[in-house]
Amino acid sequence: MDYALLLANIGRHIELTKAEQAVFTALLRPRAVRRRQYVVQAGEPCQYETFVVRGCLRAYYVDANGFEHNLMFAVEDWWTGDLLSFLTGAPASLNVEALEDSEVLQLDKSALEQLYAQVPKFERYFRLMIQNAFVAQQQRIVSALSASAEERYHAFRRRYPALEQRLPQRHIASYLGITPEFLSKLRKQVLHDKRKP
Amino acid sequence: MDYALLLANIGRHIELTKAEQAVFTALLRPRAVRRRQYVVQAGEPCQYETFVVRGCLRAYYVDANGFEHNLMFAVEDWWTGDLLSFLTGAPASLNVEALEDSEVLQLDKSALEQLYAQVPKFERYFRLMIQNAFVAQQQRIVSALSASAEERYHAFRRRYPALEQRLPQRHIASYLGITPEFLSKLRKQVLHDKRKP
DNA sequence: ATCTAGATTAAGAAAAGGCCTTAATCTAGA
DNA sequence: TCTAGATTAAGGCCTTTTCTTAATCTAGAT
Repeated sequence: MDYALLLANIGRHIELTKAEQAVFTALLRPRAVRRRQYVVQAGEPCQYETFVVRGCLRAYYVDANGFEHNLMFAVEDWWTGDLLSFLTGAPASLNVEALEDSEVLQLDKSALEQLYAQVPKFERYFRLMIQNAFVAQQQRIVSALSASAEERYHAFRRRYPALEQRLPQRHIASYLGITPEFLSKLRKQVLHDKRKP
Repeated sequence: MDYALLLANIGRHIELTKAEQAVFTALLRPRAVRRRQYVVQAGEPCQYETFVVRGCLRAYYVDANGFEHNLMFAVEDWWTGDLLSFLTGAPASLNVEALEDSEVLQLDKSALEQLYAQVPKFERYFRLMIQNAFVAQQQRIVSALSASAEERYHAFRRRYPALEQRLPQRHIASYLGITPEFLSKLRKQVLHDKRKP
């Protein structure tokens, strides 16, 4: 399994010696996840934070009427999971499902505790992750309340470059909070606007 | 200043002795806030977590086009502030403004550190607060993306009972992500539906 | 008490977005 | 290879929401 991607990601936030890197990678659990397989299931505690080395997953919420709503995607170089459930041990409210055959690195809670004890610098790294998640949520609320579907569509393309080609568009529509049909219309009209501006 | 409301709130989550209550209340800073006054300003670090004893405040975000979007209200028995800025010291992205003359209790960061040192039980209390904020955000995303304006309006009334009478309706509309005019229509039609169901 | 600017209601036209259906492709499994 | 089930594109029609304008209605300032 290849740890380079994750180590590079971490290197953007904290500096690690070779020895510290070794401590960290020894605690990770590599795992191959097949398409349609779940790494988090609503109702069960989320035991791992999951880093995507290859592939793509989605985190979604099932509302009271049984409809699914994609909250976030995770492609290469992203973490995913149900953060709240992981931190508290409470049952997860999200499902996280692989959309493609994927390779991930998982870190469970006791491994994380050990990591904090041996390399306290990681406290900073994971604190930044949590804060980023919090801010991203706040921005998404504002966007959902105030931006049009077309604006949200462009924001999605900025946030997840190249993901549009990889996903069935119903998943994108679910993320945007619109119907697949309307997304199809949006795309056509965006293409049209670009041809004759 | 009356600490009973806050102590009762805390009592619902952790048990405190009289002595611990005294340590806590000694660290709080009572403050009278006039209508239109700000307790958090975007751009400045948020120095305090603010508990509302009497009155009402709103936390809002100003988008790139200069439009305001109310993210949450705080009435009696609620905490408010820009949590992320408070925790990190980064400039606040939210404004928190009093909508009525209010009485609040503020806790600054060094007071919170002292509190944790002297009464570690408070770690649990504030952790629960942060988790609740996180979950509330997640639910609000789903609601904003999938629920109709009328459903969001009913959710608002459940979340903030009696607040509807106290606020100018443009603030409620901003919270719901709709125009004041449309909120007016919604209200009329809800009344109508109740008369002849 | 009077003015005036902002806040609220109202009503109709316009736009955004949803829902349903059809048809053409595109999988994935038998 | 075949077939059933997904997926996408497209069009028409309907509901929801916004926009605009105008009429009332405050509440603070003079």
